[in-house]
Amino acid sequence: MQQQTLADRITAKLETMIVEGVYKPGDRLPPERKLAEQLEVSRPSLRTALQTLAAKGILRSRQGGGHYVTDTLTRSVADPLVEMLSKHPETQDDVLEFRVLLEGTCAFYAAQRATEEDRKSLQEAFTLLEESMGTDQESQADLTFHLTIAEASHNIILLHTMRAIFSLLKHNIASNIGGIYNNQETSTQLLHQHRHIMETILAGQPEQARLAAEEHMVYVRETLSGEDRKQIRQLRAKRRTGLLEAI
Amino acid sequence: MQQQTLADRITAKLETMIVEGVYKPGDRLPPERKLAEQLEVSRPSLRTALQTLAAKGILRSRQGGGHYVTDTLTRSVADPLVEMLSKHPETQDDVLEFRVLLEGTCAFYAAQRATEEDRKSLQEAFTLLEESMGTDQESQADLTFHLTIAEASHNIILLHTMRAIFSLLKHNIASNIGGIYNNQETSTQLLHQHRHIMETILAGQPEQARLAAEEHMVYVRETLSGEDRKQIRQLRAKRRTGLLEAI
DNA sequence: TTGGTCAATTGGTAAGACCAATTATTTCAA
DNA sequence: TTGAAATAATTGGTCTTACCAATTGACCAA
Repeated sequence: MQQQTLADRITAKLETMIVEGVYKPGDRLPPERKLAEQLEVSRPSLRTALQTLAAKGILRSRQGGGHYVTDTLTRSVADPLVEMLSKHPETQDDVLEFRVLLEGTCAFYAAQRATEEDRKSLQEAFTLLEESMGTDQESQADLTFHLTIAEASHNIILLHTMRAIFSLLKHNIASNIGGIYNNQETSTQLLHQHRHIMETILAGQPEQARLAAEEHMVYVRETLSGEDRKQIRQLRAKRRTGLLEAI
Repeated sequence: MQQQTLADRITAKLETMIVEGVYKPGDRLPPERKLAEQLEVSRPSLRTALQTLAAKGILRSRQGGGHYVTDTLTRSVADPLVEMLSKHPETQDDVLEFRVLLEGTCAFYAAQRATEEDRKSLQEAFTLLEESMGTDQESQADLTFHLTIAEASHNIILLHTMRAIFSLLKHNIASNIGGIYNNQETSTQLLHQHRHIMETILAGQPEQARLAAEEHMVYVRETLSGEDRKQIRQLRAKRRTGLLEAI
């Protein structure tokens, strides 16, 4: 059995931090000299670990510019989904249905497990959401809010699945959430729902949080598909009138 | 366009030599000091290249023992998330926890939506499970049973996610399910639970099906692990605060 | 011939210095 | 006041030198 080197141990530690969401896709790692100091290792040993992660595509490194976490791990889950949804656009409602389940569970565990740090992050994310109302940042702030809840659930698989789903949304493969913010009444309603989810999580009420998140997602799902139903109804009414005239 | 570093160039050169057969699978590379001399580079720069190739699995390195060419070039590349998760066994409970959620929901929708064809497939899968008791096919029949339920849910995202989870299981991420079949009492209990899940689905009782599937997964989870999961979660929450521990 | 010990070899770690590229800050001109 | 250019600071990349840790090979005794 091969002995584990220091560099292997550093690599494992950095991987853990990335998998657990301490560093997210797009995040920049601390400078090498600082990180080596924090981990109490020499810079060359740290560099070995960083180079290993770069070779695997998990980090991207630029001379003088820093080391960045890539979205390689998220893509490994998301890419097959993207491909499948591209071929089968009729499954978009399956995504929303899945999200009802996923968001409810994230909120449940977040209410149980959120640390002080998580609660702070959640409040900040909500504040950002409030401040983004009416701007083109609103949908992004929405995603951030939901991802913050997933992080607070402290279940890695949930977190990565959520990231993969949001990757779909960013590709506009699944119904674009951004569209529903064009209506001010809807936007305000969504904000109330987000607040309610946050409050139930902060109050440590898992079942309430689950319910709040599920109701929110059901509302989103219905809002996104609601316009279609209206049109169909109007078409039907017109056809009925036409029949009466013919008689 | 990022400038190519010296280490990148050395990596490319070594890869070329391997691809062209200068060094074949099983061959040992010259010692680092000698190879650095031949390539007219410093040893640390060469080491960067060697570590990159080791990270890709093209080389295998042993302290004091040399660098050896593997036969990786002839193999397919593993999913990066699966590979990383398999190195971090502390994530296995997250997978099991996620499975409680997933299996419960699959069973719920299967009970609502199963076609005559689905019901037939489910019964066949259960029969196969019964017939596999005591054989080495038992765990495979278990997976097949659960995938059949996912198919009957008629949500393609759920199905795809279930397949991804079983891909993790195949890598022994979540403590090989096969292991729990070694105990006859457990095996019999699992069969009763599987039967109960099937019956609730066939009877079209979504909430009962959800409960049955969740209880089954909770049983599996508890059988596979003890009280370790509490500790691990607390450790993880601590890490999230950004505090870095020494390696 | 086999097993143990020691020396040599080779990969791993570290400190320190310097180079190359990027980022941030300051200065200057319009 | 604003924008562009120049300069300084920061940060990743390369190198030399030294030393540690693990493996391999040579040698000797039983």
